[in-house]
Amino acid sequence: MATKTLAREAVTLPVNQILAGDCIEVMNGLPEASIDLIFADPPYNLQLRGDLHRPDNSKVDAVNDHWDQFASFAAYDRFTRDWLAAARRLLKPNGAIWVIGSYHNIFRVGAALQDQGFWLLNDVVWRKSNPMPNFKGKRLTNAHETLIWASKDEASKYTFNYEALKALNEGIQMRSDWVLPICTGHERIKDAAGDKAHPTQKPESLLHRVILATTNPGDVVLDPFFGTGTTGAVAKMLGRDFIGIEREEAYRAVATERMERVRRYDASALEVTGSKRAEPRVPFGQVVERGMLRPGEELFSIGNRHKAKVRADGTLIGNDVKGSIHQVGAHLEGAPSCNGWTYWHFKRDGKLISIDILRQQIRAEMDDARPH
Amino acid sequence: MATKTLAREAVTLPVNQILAGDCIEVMNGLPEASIDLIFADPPYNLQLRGDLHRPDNSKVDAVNDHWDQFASFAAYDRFTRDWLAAARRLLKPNGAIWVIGSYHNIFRVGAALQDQGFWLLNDVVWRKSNPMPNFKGKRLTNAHETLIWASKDEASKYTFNYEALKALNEGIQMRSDWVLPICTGHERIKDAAGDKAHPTQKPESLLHRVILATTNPGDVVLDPFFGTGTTGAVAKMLGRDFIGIEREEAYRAVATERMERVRRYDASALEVTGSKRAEPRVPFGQVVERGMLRPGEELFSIGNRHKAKVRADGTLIGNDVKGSIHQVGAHLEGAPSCNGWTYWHFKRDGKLISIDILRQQIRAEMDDARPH
DNA sequence: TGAACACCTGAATCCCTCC
DNA sequence: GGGAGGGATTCAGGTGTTC
Repeated sequence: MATKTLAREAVTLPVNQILAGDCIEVMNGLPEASIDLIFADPPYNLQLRGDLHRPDNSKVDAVNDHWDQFASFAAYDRFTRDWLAAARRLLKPNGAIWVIGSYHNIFRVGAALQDQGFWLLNDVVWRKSNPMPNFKGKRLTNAHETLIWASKDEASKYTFNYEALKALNEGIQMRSDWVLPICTGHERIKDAAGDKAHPTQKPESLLHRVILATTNPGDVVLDPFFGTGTTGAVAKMLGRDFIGIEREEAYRAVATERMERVRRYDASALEVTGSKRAEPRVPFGQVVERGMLRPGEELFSIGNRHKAKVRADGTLIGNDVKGSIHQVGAHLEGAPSCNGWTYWHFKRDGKLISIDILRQQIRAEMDDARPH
Repeated sequence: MATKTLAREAVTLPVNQILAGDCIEVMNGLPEASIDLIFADPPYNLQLRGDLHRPDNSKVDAVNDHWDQFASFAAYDRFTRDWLAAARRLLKPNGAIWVIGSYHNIFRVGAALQDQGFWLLNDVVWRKSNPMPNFKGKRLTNAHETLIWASKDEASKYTFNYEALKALNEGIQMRSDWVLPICTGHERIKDAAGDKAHPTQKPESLLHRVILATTNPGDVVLDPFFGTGTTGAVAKMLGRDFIGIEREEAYRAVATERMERVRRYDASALEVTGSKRAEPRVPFGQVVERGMLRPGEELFSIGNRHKAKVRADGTLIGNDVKGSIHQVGAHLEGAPSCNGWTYWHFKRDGKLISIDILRQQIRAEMDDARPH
């Protein structure tokens, strides 16, 4: 069986497997702080109290409907708290969780997440392009489901591939409402009798966006309510490791077969648009050190309304203000901050050229020097 | 002052007024089971930290008002439970409530609604066509807010004008996700200094849909967080009675002046389609909902030989014939069919302008709002 | 009189590394 | 852990001015 050895504790994590059993018990048996991302599609059928992990021990024949409701909500809340606590223990400090639900359960899940110290990052609306209509005409067509994205806590440096998602969306930053069709056709897994193998199979497109957005290749994605394994299938395609937990033998069988069928995409296909923040930092002083700009040379602001003089230590002096390219720019503009690299320009043959060109040259040389 | 005498108890309800004070205390002073619909836009408990600047260094005008500050989730939950209990007491047995919120608070509100015995009917997503972007590229654009629609209890025979909403949506069943622009431009009320009078004024189009869908003319609509009075303004336009409760003197002053300005629509415009309609394509109802054309406004045929009046649900009435823009046009022309979009014109500054212009505007917005 | 352009703003839990 | 500092980061739509 595949496993992953965790550095410090010399414990192993069973990856790319489907673990059998109750998700809370199984999660409690895994090493803490070992998971990068959890995707959870928990049950929300409040009527089936007995199916929940810890059924309410009070007798169900309550005085009236209200008490019955309270009892079932309380049981559902206990179940939610328990599996969320187990999930939170497994997350790395910078880990995150997604939970999907409908109005029947998502409000309770969201409140429980907040109560346990998770930090909500976004709620995302999956807008179904082909929902089931409301046949009786008594309500609005229930055309969406809600996903909550939360980091382990407020301080977590969660993963978000902003540029990749922006690229997915034709250059516009991705919004919190996602239009995706429900899972039908060939993607919908059927059992031997030709019936759908699982009542709520999620579309791969949804998991694709989730996993692409909030994990990196090689990360471990855990799904405690694995079902037919959409999370695992997409994780594998995208070069992530997965751990599935599923109680029902029938679903495990379907998922196991599905995992074997799935092919991982080419590594080159898994590369996504990166962020500039990840680029190596170049001190402006290097530009002077290398003689790309000389001490005493004048720089001009982006609108050519201000100028400053380069000093030997890589600082600027302009208008009696000394400091970094950023500080002097910010001061001259009266702005809280300024990116000096894009703000300042030098003159060559009468034309203004951004100093960022020089940074790019230095970065290119750094790349050449790095062993491949 | 306007009042409404309630049949059985011979108590009076102060309608079409803005009541001053804490909403819980004021609600507790009103007669129980007297309200048809409550629309509530409670504080969101945003928990904002430091300042936020746009990439152009301008500062975002944050919602940091004292009324949005709560010490903890527990404090917010207490507040929520208390105002919901007071609200529930006021509702008629078949009454209903709408609450709007964001991911900061809506999960707690939804859970509290369920805990108190309200019966959730739908969660509705207001997809903003022009949301504020995420400036730092750290999350998804927060492009929606969530509304919860709930009846007083499971047995309530709540009001839902299914056919009216379907007509508003040009023959297609209304879904749980609504694309509407945020409140800007002339609709956004400014104070004497030219600043926005309220940080979170809601668009009239949103209230138009809510009130049209879930009340009948003559119903009483209560808004316990009245603000600048969008709920009251739309209720009055649509021939409903309103009760506003607002603690802040400054907001009351703005709302009072606004209520006086608002005109009730023509009675004939308020009648709502009771019959099914043919299947058109683009919702003319949105033109009305967004205020591009007002209920009661007259449209003129292409040769200016016929005219018709716009109704609140996006249908027309002309020459005793009611129906879609296409149906009424066809009838007046004695033709088997008619493209209402090119047939009808509205008058601005004495000139006739095709309503197709308005459709083009909406299409552009919808295209832009659609994530890919 | 338009077209083009500049400017402003919206319920926002909005950076990250190094010292 | 707090503070300092480099430097990365935005979309739609309305209003008003210029050409």
